[in-house]
Amino acid sequence: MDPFVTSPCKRANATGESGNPRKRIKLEEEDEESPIMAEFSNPIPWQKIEAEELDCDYALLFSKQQADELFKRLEKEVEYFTEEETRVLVFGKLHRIPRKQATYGDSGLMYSFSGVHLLARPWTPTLEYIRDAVTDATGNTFNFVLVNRYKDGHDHICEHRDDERELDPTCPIASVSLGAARDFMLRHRDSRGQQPQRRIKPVKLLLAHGSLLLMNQPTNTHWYHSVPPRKRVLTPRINLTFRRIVTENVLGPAPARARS
DNA sequence: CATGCGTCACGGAG
DNA sequence: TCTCCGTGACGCAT
Repeated sequence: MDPFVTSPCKRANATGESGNPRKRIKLEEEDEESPIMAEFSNPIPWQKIEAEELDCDYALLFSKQQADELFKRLEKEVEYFTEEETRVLVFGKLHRIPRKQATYGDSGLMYSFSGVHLLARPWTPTLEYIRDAVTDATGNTFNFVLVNRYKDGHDHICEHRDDERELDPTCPIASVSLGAARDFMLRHRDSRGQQPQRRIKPVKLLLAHGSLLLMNQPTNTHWYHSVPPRKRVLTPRINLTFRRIVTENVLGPAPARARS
């Protein structure tokens, strides 16, 4: 059933380079005899991306073969919202979003987009697998994922920040890319508009098949990001953004909300 | 209850 | 083909 016999962390890294020392696998309750330390023997080579108030980590999490298989499975498994469910109002006009979206997560979590609240579906096996791979690689746990599918280079997402109101500020947003490589643009909020208050160069990244991008604090507070149209891209990309939604509720598991 | 803030995608210009 | 800019009704926080 599970073709991934070794951890994705180990499989994606044949070089044996040392990784980011900040990224540590959390040792949870483990058998004394468990060979968990094997997981540390081949850490991911992280690439640090830094600018003013920007702090990201980028790495190839999955091998090409693994990423191909995961993409194929997600294409079968993921159930996207309908066009009607994700329609947004922009400057007085209703628009279809130029991509498809789905949300999965722990029971009861909600996704809000332009005022519409939609319940996250329960995790699928493939999404759980990828979620756990990201946890192994980063030491962070996640209770929610937003899936964006860009069918080709015409599909895109406009500049925005992820809504932080219900995100755990101690947990980075983890973005896994599968399928076509797409440019990812970051712009500082003070460098936007007609009369920018500051001159800060935009940061452009190419998000590869099987890659993982971590957006650490305070990046998302100060920087907008987008996946702009790329007319020459002819094949689909699936992006998974894993988050930790704060569910602190003394009275029990009432619905919490995720926003994007 | 009132007020203010931030948002989302398209289409046209250069 | 890419990038920048102008376009506002609405949800939500205070």
